[in-house]
Amino acid sequence: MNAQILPWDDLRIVLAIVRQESLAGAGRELGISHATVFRRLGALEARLGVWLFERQRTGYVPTLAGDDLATTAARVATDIDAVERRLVGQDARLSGTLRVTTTDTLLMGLLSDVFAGFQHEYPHIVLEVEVSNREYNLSHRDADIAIRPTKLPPETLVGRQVGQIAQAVYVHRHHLETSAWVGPDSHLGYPALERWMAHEGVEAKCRYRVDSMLGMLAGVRSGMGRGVLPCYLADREDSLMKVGESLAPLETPLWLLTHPDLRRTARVMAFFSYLSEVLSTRQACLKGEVSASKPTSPCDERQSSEHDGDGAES
Amino acid sequence: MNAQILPWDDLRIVLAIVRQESLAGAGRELGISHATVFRRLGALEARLGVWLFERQRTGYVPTLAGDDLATTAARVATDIDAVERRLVGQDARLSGTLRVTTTDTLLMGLLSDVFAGFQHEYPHIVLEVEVSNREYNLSHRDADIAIRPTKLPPETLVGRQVGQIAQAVYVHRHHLETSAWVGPDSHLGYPALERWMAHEGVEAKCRYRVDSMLGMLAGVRSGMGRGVLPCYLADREDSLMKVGESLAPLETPLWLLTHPDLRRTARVMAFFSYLSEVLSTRQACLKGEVSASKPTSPCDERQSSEHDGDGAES
DNA sequence: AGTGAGCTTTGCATGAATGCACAGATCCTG
DNA sequence: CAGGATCTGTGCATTCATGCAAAGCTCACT
Repeated sequence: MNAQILPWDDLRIVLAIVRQESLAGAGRELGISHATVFRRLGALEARLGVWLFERQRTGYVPTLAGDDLATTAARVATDIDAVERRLVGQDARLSGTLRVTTTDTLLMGLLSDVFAGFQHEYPHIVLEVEVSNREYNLSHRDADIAIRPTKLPPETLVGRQVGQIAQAVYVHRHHLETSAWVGPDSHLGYPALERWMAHEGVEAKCRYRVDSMLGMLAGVRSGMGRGVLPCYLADREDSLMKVGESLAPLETPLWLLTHPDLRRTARVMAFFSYLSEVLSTRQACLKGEVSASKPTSPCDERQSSEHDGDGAES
Repeated sequence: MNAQILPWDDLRIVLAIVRQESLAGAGRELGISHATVFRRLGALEARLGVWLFERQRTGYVPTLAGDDLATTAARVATDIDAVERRLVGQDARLSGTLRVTTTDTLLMGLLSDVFAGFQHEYPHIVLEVEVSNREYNLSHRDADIAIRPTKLPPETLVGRQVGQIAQAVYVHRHHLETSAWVGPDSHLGYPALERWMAHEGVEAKCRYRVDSMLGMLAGVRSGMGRGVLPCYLADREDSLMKVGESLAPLETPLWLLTHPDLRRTARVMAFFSYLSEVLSTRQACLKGEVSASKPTSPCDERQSSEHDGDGAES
């Protein structure tokens, strides 16, 4: 283009460096080589004749000029993310990329074959699955759809509840008598489980702490003690036995969520329909009412409710 | 970058097509090949799965989606132009590009050798001169500095008055008796001259009309009649003779103007200083008080005044 | 009706941008 | 103190975006 001093894409480079505080981190965020970030920043600073970052031992620290540029870039990013969502929301094709975020346990215990089925049904849609337990608002289109257990879906998102996740205490079949427990560490970030274990008075018997639910499964499978696990995950394991009934206090709704601007995107709608249909046949599995290895009984009446972000049915 | 659906630079492409209504026009505005514009738009529409333009015989017409995107792009352009100006305003180097806009007559009759002198003084600064009589606000950095005759500099710009441009009636030496006139046509857009000619009662004697002041000069030089010309332009022509004194009603201040964000840019400051100094030695030339071919007398006391956009001396 | 100007679209060659691999430096952990 | 992880910076090969040139179409003017 015109001997352009400030290519608009360079603003994304600067913003990413400010956010990540390093060239390497910015490269990861943008999906480009850190070498490219290095060169693009250097070329930009040369054209502007202004330093945007101080190079310190601890990383790249923005100057006042760098902050000024990053502030504009952040505002621009918000505007462009919004128009991109509106445009993608008009995409009527059943092709292209669909980014889905979910938890590691849901993926391993429930969704992997559902996704495979979706892929088979819609071969021209590319599913990109990001396993993450991080906060999500879907505004930056880092994901298009979130599948999450939550009692309070974010007000900014819309979607459907597609089931209730039951949890129960499980123990290894060869260690039925153990009184030891596997529990969550502080990193897991599961206050409801912590409260339940305190209420049951089993905190003191906790001999093994983990920072993920997959770690919890692995611990119980290894006979390290008994532990609370989602039924859809644990019932698949022949080596584990459920102790007692599902724990009502820990039952959590499972939500399928997207950004309001994307709800009319053809591939988002297709995904929602497919997942709702398939998951309606998995209600027993989610509720822990039947072994996952056994054929599921016919599904109940429609189970899902919808969430419009404002509480009103749409 | 990340398999990016909407590269930020693509917004500039879309905005330019909306503004110019053609790929060729957009390419010219952006300084890139129309083929590139064609490919970039096509690739963007393919990624979005949405038509941004209808291809009509009369050109590219934006769809609602295209308008939506262009609206965001215009807002983004405003933000990025502003931050670019602030950053360029901090550039302390006496190098890089400096874009200057001025009129054809000023360039031909006064400024060409002044610019050459500046270039010699500051060899690392690249002057890009755009000859234009168009409206200018310098917000988009299509020019950094404007040199213009005007009684009312735009409120949004800052600068200095560097002289008074005198105008007078000139006639070819071999046609001193002619009563015919060369005058402005409606395209020239010079209402003050039209009013003056009407007031003098010479409209009816107008036998040749032109749409530029260079055309006016050419006409008088060809003996087509007498005409009003800037003294700095006409006094250089040995073949022309001034008839009477300068015309006070048509005297116009000459301004050197820039955008407030750029006033501290080193090369802008250098340009202002250089031009002010050189033009102060050309006051007689501007006022039509001495032949341009004769050595100029020592300049008067400081003549220029400054304009801060808000009327206050800074 | 013919011609010229301007626009859109496409194939091919070129050069610039990018990624890869590597070297060197720094910091943190065992 | 040593080793591993991470980051910055650079040289080289590769990839891809771009410009150029050309073909074809449309419109306006003579």
